Amino acid sequence: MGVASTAPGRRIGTTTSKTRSLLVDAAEQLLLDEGYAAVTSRRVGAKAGLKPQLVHYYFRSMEDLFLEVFRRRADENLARAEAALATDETLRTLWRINADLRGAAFNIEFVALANHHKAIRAEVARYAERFRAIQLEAMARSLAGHGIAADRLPPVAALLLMTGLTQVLSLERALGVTAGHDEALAFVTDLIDRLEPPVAPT
Amino acid sequence: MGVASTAPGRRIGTTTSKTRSLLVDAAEQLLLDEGYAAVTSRRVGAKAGLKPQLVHYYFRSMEDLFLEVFRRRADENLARAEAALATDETLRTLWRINADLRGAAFNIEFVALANHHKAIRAEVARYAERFRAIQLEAMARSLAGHGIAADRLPPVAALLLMTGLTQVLSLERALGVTAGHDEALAFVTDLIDRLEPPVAPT
DNA sequence: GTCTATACTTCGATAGAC
DNA sequence: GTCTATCGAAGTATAGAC
Repeated sequence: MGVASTAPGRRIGTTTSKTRSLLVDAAEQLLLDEGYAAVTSRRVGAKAGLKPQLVHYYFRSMEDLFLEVFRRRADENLARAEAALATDETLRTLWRINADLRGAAFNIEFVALANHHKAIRAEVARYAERFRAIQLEAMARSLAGHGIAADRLPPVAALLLMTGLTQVLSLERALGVTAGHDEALAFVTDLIDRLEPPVAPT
Repeated sequence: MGVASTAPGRRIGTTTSKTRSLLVDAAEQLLLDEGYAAVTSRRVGAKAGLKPQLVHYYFRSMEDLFLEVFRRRADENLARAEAALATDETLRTLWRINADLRGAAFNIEFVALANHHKAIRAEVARYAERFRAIQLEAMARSLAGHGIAADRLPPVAALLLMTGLTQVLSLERALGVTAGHDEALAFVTDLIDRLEPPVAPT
């Protein structure tokens, strides 16, 4: 899509450049360590060991850089989820996908960013929808397989509960608040173990 | 940043000043409308119709301003939750407290901020713990009243599921993603209606 | 007690040098 | 195709005028 740039006067570096990747790496690192406000052209340049102006050579704007950082990670997450569910479409796998979700902090930053930037909001929304769709199919089939009718527990409700729980847990963990987490985790894993008995008994 | 400094040489305005409240109002508005990055002394001053330097007269740092904005809203939320549960300690009230939670966007911003600022993280954590504690007691009593044993559904697990769900829903709503929301909401309200039949039948 | 004039830093972005 | 010199705007914060 579109680097097409109906755009006017400025020259932009190739997307295959090694330097460009370094900048995206540095931006991602900064975002995770210090939040999106720390992702400035100067600091990204410094972290990458490069001149800050290079950020503006490879990206038309800071927003473009954010989008690149987001897409890279998002594509990774989607691919990982798809791969996991392709071989094993179970509740346990779904739970693992949600619980292991790398960088919940990452998501928080982008949701916060999405409030401000229209283009980022659109991208995050698109990702959220795709991620949901991938999981929803698996959830529906899993529940049906366990004889749980959709009118008793709608698959999308189960999925939203699962997603919500894992997000709250990781969000609180980042704050240093973990009271009750073990109990909540045990509740879910017990539930899954009952529906899908583990192969190796403890 | 870390201007820690129990500080020396600068004069700070009184906390009862009308001007001060105007600045906090403006900051809160900006935070909700455009995200925390938009909360700068210049923009806060402009929104309040005042000189930007006044922000630094009434607050030792921008972090102090953020803390003030957060506390004001947090205290309001805690008081509202306490009041609601004092008169009516039911699942339905708990659900309402979570679902109605004003400004989920607000929470997002502060959680994102908490990643960066230690003082803010501490304050947000303290708030999260108090909010949880207030609800947990009510949840435990409600479940017990409905004959649901704590070893079958630990109250804290129920609460985390509830909180997680409402947070994910409002977060997604902010993104413009609402697929499945109605089903999830219906699932929970039906569940509550079954345990606590509504007084006025539809 | 309240506010302003001012200092200095860092920001995103571009035009032009290699 | 790649990078740098440089600009004007915006950031936080302080010292000092009312």
